[in-house]
Amino acid sequence: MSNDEDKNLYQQYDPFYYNQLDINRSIFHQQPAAAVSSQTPFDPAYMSFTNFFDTSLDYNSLSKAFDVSCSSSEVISPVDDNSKKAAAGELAAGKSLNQSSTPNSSVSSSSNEAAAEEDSIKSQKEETKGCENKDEEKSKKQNMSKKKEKRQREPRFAFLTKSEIDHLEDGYRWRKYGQKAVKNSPYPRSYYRCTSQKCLVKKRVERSYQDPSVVITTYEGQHNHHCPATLRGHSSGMMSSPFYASASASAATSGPALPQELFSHLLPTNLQTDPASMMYQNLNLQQHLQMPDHYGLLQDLFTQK
DNA sequence: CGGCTTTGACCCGCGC
DNA sequence: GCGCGGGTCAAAGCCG
Repeated sequence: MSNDEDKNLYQQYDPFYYNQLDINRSIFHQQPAAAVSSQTPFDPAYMSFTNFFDTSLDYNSLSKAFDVSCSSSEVISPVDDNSKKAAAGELAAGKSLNQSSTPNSSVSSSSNEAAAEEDSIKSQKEETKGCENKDEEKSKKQNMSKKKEKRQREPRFAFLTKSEIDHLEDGYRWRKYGQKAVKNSPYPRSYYRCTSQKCLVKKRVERSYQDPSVVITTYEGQHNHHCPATLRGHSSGMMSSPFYASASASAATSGPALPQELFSHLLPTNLQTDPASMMYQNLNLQQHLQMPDHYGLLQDLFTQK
C-alpha cells in the first residue's frame, strides 16, 4: 500500500482510526469551554510527544495554541465505563484503545493522590505477604476493600502513529514491565512504566491489527518531572534526536500533511463521551520522525506564560 | 553490576 | 461461582 493510499485510508471517516491524543490530563482539564475545532490557527505540526508530556508546559498556552479546550471534566474525561460498554461491540476485536475505568469525577484527582494510593496498596500488599496468620486475612480484606474504594485509573489517552517502530520515543525513559497477547490480534501489547522515580505514568503500546502499520500508544497518568530530553535543551541535541515524533516531518518527507489536519488527529477523543462519535482521524503521522528546526520555537511558545 | 527485557504466574474485575 | 481477559509482578536472563 502506498503512502497516498494510506493517507486516503486515514482520511476516511473510519471509527477504527480515531486518534485519541492522550495528553496529560492537566493539559486539558479545567479549561474554559470552547468549541473543539479541528481547524486551528496555530500550526501544531511541530508538536512532539515530548511537548505533550512535559508537565512544565503552560497548558493554557498549549490549549490556546491548539485552540482546544474543554469545558469540564465530563467532557475531557477519557472513555469511561459507560462509553466503554457502549463501545464494546465496536471495539471488541482489538479496537479498544480506551479502557479506562476512571469515572468522570476522578479526572481532577491528582497524580500525587494516585501515587499515595498506589504506595499504600503496595505497602499493604507487602504487609500481607509477611504475615501468615489471621491478620493476613484481615489485612487482605482491608486491602481488598481499599482497592475497591480506590480502584480508579488515571485517564488515558492514546496516539495512533504510523510507524514501523513499536515503541516510539517520546523523550521520557520507560521500562517495560509486561507484555500480553491481545485478544483477536496477532500483535502483543506491551506495558511500560516511566523510569523516573515516583513517576507513575504508564503507557501501553500495541499495534493495530486492523492496520499493522499503525502503532497505538496509550498513556496513563501525568509525569511529575521534566522530560529528560527536554532538560538536555531544545537545540541541536533535540533536533538531531530521532526520538521526537513530529507530525511536520511527515509533511516534509511525504507531502502535504496539513498541520490543522494533523492536529485534528491529536485532539483528545475523550472530548467525546460517546466513542462512536470520537474524533476519528485521518491520521497522517508518519514513521519515526525527526524534529524539525522549529522545535525550539515551539517549545518556547509552549513554555511561555 | 545496574538497568532493562522477557515471560509465566498471579491478581482482579466483569460478564455469564 | 466460574472463566476470560486485562493488567501487574517478579524471577531470570541479557546487555553494555
